[in-house]
Amino acid sequence: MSIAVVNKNAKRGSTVKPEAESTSVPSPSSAKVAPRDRIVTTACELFRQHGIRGIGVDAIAEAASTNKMTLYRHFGSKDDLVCETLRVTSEKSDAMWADIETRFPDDARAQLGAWVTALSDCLQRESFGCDIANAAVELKEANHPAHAVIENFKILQRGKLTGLCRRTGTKEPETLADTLLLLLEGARVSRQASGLEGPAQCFQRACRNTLNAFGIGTA
Amino acid sequence: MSIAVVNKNAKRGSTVKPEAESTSVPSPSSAKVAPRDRIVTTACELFRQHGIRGIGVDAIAEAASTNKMTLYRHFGSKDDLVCETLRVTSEKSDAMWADIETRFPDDARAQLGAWVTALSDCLQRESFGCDIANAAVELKEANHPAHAVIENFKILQRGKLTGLCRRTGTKEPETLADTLLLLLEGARVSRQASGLEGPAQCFQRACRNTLNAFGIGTA
DNA sequence: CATAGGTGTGACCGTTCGGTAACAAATGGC
DNA sequence: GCCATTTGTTACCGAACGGTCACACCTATG
Repeated sequence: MSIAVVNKNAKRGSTVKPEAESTSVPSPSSAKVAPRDRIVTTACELFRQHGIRGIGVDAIAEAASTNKMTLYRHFGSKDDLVCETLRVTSEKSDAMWADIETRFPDDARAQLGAWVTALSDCLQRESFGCDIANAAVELKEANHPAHAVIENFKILQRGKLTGLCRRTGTKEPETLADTLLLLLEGARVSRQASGLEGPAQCFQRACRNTLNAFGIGTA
Repeated sequence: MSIAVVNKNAKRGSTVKPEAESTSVPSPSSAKVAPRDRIVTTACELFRQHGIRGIGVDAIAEAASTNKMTLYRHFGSKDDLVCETLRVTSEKSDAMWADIETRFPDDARAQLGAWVTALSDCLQRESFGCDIANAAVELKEANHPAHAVIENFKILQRGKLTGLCRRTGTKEPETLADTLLLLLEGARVSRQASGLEGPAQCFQRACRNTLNAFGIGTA
């Protein structure tokens, strides 16, 4: 398939510098971070960049300045590692929710506005879509262990957003929440297929319009 | 990766029946369809079901009741075959546009309503998202030949929808078109991650609401 | 009937992949 | 210093993959 293969197996040139020779991805800054954490962080990054099927465990281990054996001692299989990265990603989403909550306590409208802003900013910065939705697209095998993680995250995300919409006092909070979710997922996948100049560029405006239509003027 | 491997190499039992032994996917009904067409049709189906990276050329050839050599005589590489399937898929989209045009000639509002209905129906039936957007998610390698096909399709689709919106006489037709595209892409990816009961279920309602907000009452 | 072009067959190549075995080196708590 | 746990290293396995070769077949056309 194509030329681009990321998995450079056995790059061990020379027996001199055993130092981790600056493997592109600088995620865990090689400081005193446990190998397990380095692996998870690096895997998150590489799965995003190359897709889950597009990167091998060898390459992940090497980029994490460790080796395959250590990886397999922490995660019984690549699938396990995939699940763990999805869990970590979903925890990051939890952190964003918590941050919004603390910034605008007891102000559902402001929180909803902040949610749109935060996701819009995220869309500008990162060229890759929702890792979890991407995983769902990529992993078609039914009974893949990741599906449980994906489903769980999506249900929680939907519940949180629906609750937030309900707290704004709008009628049909479920419809509002689902509409916003469709816009978000659409923007993320569209950004991958068409870039920032594509339909994704109107994500924020579309959200504001939707909020207005539901009687929620942005703060 | 997991257990599920679709590529059953060498299933050639016995030297008796050289007949095409009913290979699950019934796409090209084994009638007098040229091998090339059978391959494309089957590849479309299998890429959708298993993902582009999730199915091998061996399995495609076998499911198309032919063999790998014939496949490679028509398509120089798997990447070529991928591009061809994306082209065929985009032609199917063209056919839908033409159908809508003939059903509601010179009635942009009705055409837009029919577009929403058609895509909504499509969403109910097919459990897989937009093949082209899925390909964009799956094929991260820059300079993959499929990216040209994807980009071309997305630009054309956006142009057509924007034109249609403009013909309805609404103000900000670009924003309306992009919003609808985000809802569509979002619904398709959400359907894969969360099923029909997820946010995708409100796709049609969200589109109607959006059309109303832009002053386009549905016919 | 002969010939040519598309097709089928099966073996094969080189590579990558996920995963394991065996053993050496470091690390840290007692 | 001792010992147990954690890492690193290297080689290896079996399978699947994309892709090719040589050769037999079959069918339509002249």
